[in-house]
Amino acid sequence: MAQSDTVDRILDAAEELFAERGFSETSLRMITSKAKVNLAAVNYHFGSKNALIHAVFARFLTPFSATLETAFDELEERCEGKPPTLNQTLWALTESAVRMPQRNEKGISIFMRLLGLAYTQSQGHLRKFLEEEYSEPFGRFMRLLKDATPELSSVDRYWRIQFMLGATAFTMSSSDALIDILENKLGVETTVQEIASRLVPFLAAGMKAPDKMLVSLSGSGVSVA
Amino acid sequence: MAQSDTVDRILDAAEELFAERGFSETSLRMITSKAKVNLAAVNYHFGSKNALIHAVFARFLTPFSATLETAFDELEERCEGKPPTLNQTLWALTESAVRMPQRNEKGISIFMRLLGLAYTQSQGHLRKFLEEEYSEPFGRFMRLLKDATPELSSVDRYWRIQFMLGATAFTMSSSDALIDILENKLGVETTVQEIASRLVPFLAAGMKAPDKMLVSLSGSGVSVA
DNA sequence: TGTACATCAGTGAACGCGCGTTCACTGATGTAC
DNA sequence: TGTACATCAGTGAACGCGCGTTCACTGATGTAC
Repeated sequence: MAQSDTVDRILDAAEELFAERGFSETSLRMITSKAKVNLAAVNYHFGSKNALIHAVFARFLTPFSATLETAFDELEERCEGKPPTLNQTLWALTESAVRMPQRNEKGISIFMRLLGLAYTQSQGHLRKFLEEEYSEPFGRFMRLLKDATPELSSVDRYWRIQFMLGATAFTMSSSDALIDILENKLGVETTVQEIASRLVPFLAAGMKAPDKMLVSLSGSGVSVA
Repeated sequence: MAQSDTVDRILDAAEELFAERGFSETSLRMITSKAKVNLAAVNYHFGSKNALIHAVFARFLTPFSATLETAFDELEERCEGKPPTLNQTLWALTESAVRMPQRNEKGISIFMRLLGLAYTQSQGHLRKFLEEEYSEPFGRFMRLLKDATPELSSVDRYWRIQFMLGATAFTMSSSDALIDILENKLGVETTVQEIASRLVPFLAAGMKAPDKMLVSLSGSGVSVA
């Protein structure tokens, strides 16, 4: 085999296994045997298991954040100074994700699963790594969201962004399973792109929802302000 | 110490540690040393670590599902044959959760964290256990949702329910961290009840959103049907 | 052109560690006769 | 009332296992003189 495809073989195997089983449930022995590579090769090339996790993320997040910056540039240019709408902003993100060049047909859903897991499994080191490396596109997305929802208070916006992240990360992190269930139950086939096209209007409607309710917990009734 | 508070001490310690760190990141040694109990006591009383996880969930889910059934009964009675609205259904669930008698002041957020983790960490055995034990209140909730959103197709409803679950489970599973961040960033204090009062309108608006978009991925523009 | 050395990818085997689980045992309490 | 036995909560120590990591080593390739 050529000079050093070992590194890529490790990354490919790790990516797939992490997406399938999560980080701490995937051992180096599983990865190296799937990659047909010596156990010690991971520590030789990456230094540690955590560094391998970072490398897996970097391999797709770095090109993705470049794509995203371009998409945001184009969007802002098209808007000629006016702030892009919420829908436009969410679509720019979604399209960038869906259009990323894929290594294989499973590419998108692996990508989504990993993003979901990054938020969903605690993994302090990973969260820190992602914040340090990719704070710029993330911050820009947040700024766009803010400009697109000037009617919201900071606190409302904060919580609603968390709700959006949650719906997205959770759905994407189990998209494969959810697609299978839907096919068994209703006999409907679905693509990740289609999930995205359903998710965006849901999120946009949630962000634009009327104010939080004043709720009385004292009676059994519900009072809405 | 009295006849057998060992069992409760183990459950208390396990509940708190699971909520803090997740299931596979919490070892029996952590649990038994926090509970000040012999290591072998867990296997003596519960049989295995997985059975302990089930017991932790059963201890709060069993009374919760009873509370929930009552809340749904009352709601349906109040509606006199008409199907309860989406808002009423979501509030019945939320109020039941928030009102559950708590062992201590951390009770609600531990409860929420655990519910979030149950959905969020794969843990096949746990999902199976929950489905077997609590399919009835869950199924009833799903039926109420269906009756409250007759305008949605089955497929739309399926996905939107997943989005709701995601937003809820994700937010609740890291509610403590999110509350801390908000306090540091904006100096605002928040309770779990308040998060719920913001979440419900977000979810309701998302469920009632206009149809999914027809999106063109071929151009850079976005077309809405 | 030939030799000595350095660099580097990769390897096989072992290391120490923490894990869930098991087992033989203790000591207190309850029960039968 | 006294004795023998059964039951049960709890214990201390060890078990085997899989984990991430380390280490001494090999063999191929590049570089200096």
